[in-house]
Amino acid sequence: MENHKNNTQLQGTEKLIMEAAKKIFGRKGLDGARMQEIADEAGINKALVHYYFRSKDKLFEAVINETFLSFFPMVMSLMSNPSISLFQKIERFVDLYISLIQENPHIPGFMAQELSRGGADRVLDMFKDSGIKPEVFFQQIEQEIKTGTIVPVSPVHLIVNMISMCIFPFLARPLISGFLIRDRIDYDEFLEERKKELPKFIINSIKKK
Amino acid sequence: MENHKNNTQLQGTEKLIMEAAKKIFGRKGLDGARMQEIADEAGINKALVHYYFRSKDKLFEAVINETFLSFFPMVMSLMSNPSISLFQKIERFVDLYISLIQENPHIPGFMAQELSRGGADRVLDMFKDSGIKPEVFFQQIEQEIKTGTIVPVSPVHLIVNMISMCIFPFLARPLISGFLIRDRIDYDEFLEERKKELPKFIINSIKKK
DNA sequence: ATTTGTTTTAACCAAATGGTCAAATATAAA
DNA sequence: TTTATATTTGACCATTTGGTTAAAACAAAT
Repeated sequence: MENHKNNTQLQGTEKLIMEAAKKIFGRKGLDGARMQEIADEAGINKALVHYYFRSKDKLFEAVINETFLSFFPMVMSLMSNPSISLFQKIERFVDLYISLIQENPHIPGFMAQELSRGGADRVLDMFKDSGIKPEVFFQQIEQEIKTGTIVPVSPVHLIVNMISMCIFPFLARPLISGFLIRDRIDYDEFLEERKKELPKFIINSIKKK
Repeated sequence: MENHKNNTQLQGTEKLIMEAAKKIFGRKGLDGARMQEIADEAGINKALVHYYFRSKDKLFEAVINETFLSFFPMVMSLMSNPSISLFQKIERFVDLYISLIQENPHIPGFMAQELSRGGADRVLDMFKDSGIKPEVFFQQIEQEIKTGTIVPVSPVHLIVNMISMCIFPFLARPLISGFLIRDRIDYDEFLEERKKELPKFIINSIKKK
């Protein structure tokens, strides 16, 4: 029997299954995905998937854990680091977020599937367990407002704005591509542009001049 | 036999099925939804669903059509109306978008499900068929940049930003609620706040001072 | 080489599910 | 009241699918 608790360093067959599952679940969701399809993608027998992960639900849960654990810690440790200035934080946040998703293309689809079901409780739990405190970021904003560096903004709306503008373009990728044809630029180019445009857009909005 | 092409004014049983389907599909997606569940939600026999809509896929497609047809025309006729000023347009866009989704809560989940599959082609087709031209909005932006009213911004990024910040909060609703607890405000309050905050945030960012 | 335990596979199963159909019921026309 | 037509239903079917299992293949230790 293997150690099924150590999700961070999977090897061999187990790793194959995880990667295949990320791809298929991200593309088709929990219900749309077929165990057979995941097995095929991993190049192994279907029974092996059950051998390692017991059930479809367990596998899905494992994928959720790996996905969000590869995600939140980095982003959130940045946000709750009090020694980084607000503007720097915004710049790094956008870059980190977009880069992270570029490297893990399954995340947006996966996130959407997971959120549009009831599954956000699980994500919220992971938040709490991670010991991360968005308060640091919120307080930093309130501080800058008092100092007069930025105009008054609701911290919650600001963070929601930032996350929205980072994630949603990945979800709406095919739609946006339709728009982009006009400008004859491809999607990756669009994302690189975005890494520069977005921080400017955000900072421009809150910076007092 | 009824007229199955007139999707805009359904009545009786057919309407019941449509409303039930919107709810269930929006909540669980095409694959997650069960025909039986839709029938139950509508309070009718399962065979009736097939009687009116033939197959699950056809029903899903019908829901897509109704959903997006209730959506794009209004938003897009606003955006491509050249007699409304850019700033007014932004204000009305945000208000219209959020209100529309508030009244049709199934839209975000439904949209996410549809986008995270391949189904964006269909949406793009509806775009083209609707005879709507986002060019008007784009040109308006470029015009205001020349005039010097706003700072130089990429029109595509701007519209993507606007749509992102309107839609994503609905998708991430359960997550955001987690944040909001801190401020002791509920979600509807948050949305009303947002209708005021968002236009300010956007205009603030592009307005030249 | 034999034993012991682990990994992998093919064949199989029970349950769920989309879809069909013939019969029943309501509706309207003659 | 008939007759014809549209609507609704319960029973049924074929297929798909998650999951099981017994046996084969493999690896490691004695």
